[in-house]
Amino acid sequence: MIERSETKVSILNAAEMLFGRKGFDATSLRDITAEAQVNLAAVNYHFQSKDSLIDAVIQRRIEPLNDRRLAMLDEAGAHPTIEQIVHAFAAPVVEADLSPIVPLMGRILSTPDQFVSRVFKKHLNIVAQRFTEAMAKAVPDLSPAERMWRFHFMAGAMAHVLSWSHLLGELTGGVCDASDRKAITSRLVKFVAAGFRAPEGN
Amino acid sequence: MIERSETKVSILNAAEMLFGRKGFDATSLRDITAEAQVNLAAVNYHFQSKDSLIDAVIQRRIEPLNDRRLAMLDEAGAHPTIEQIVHAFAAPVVEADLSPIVPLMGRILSTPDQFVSRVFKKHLNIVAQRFTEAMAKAVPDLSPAERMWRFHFMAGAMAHVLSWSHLLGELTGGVCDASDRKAITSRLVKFVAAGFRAPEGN
DNA sequence: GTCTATAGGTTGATAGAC
DNA sequence: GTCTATCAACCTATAGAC
Repeated sequence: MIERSETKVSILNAAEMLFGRKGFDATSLRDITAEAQVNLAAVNYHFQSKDSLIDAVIQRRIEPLNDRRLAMLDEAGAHPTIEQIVHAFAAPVVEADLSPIVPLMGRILSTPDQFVSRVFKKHLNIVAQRFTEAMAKAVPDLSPAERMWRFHFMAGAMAHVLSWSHLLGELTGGVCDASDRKAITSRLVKFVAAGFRAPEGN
Repeated sequence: MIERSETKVSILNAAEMLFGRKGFDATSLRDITAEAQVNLAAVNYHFQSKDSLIDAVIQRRIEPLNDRRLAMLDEAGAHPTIEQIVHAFAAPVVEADLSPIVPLMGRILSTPDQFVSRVFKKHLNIVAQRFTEAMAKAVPDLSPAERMWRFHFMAGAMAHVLSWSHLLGELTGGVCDASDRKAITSRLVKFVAAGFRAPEGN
């Protein structure tokens, strides 16, 4: 059933780390096999191609992640506040136990072109729909278009701190401490929720 | 026969378009010379390397952009509101006349690792400092760390809509119209300003 | 399943004719 | 300044020995 070889997992681990750190295009299969300490041909044996490997790397993480998001949204009840909604969306990523997935997810969110078809339409449609519905109840005064835009503002703010998390400390002279994940979620939730509560105006 | 600057400008134009659309790693010099309808060797003649070309592409756009940002910040007076500050930061990019720079800037902001040294420390330090100072006056109740985090939330929200602008229409079934740039700025400013005004709390 | 070896293609960069 | 031709290095992917 779940017969996963040691080699296969090593490749996935090395790949997600390097993809997150250097990007998908800039990471070669040789980089991955060197990091994983396996043979080059093992990649094409276990996965068929680099493209399929990318899919496998993403899929391994994004499914439990989205399950967790939906579970947290359910736990918030039938009428969650906007704070609870944003928290359910962000916390599973920002506070993820497995640190390599943080830069990986930031990378995916930041380079939509290659992944919008293979990732978003496949794994994120249900999530987006459920969260959009919840937001429609939590901030009913906003027009659907405005809610959609703000949803993307939220996703962007989150993606940015994911992508930059390992640089923010150095870049801000130690002012931003990216190690306390729960604190980041808390700051993000406050900021985004206030943004969602802003009157739409014209 | 053609003036000697025409080739160079053609290369820069083609490069910024392709870099923005496909990313820096995924764009080859052959892609660029084909698009610019110039010879392959012209790239290495006018610019020394692909790396230097990337620098030139970025530098050509980022300097007038940052000048415009600082000018708008000055125009807002000695004590600008947070709305004015956010507008001065975002409008010059989001409403840029030259459309190729929109995805280009989104790409730069989304892939910090390769550019944090060559771009941010070189061109963005002064901008970040001036805007941080203005924010300290506009929202003085926030701790410096909180202001810094919210600055990055703002940058992320902006970068995201820049990167996704050409996809948002299709992805949202036409709900999000990315063609009206001023409307995007307006939405972004309202959202971010409300986020900045949120009490810090603990 | 794991390896070596290599095919077959693309890349960035250069040399040298004109 | 512009071109053709080419290099060495790298890439993904595969074939075949063990």
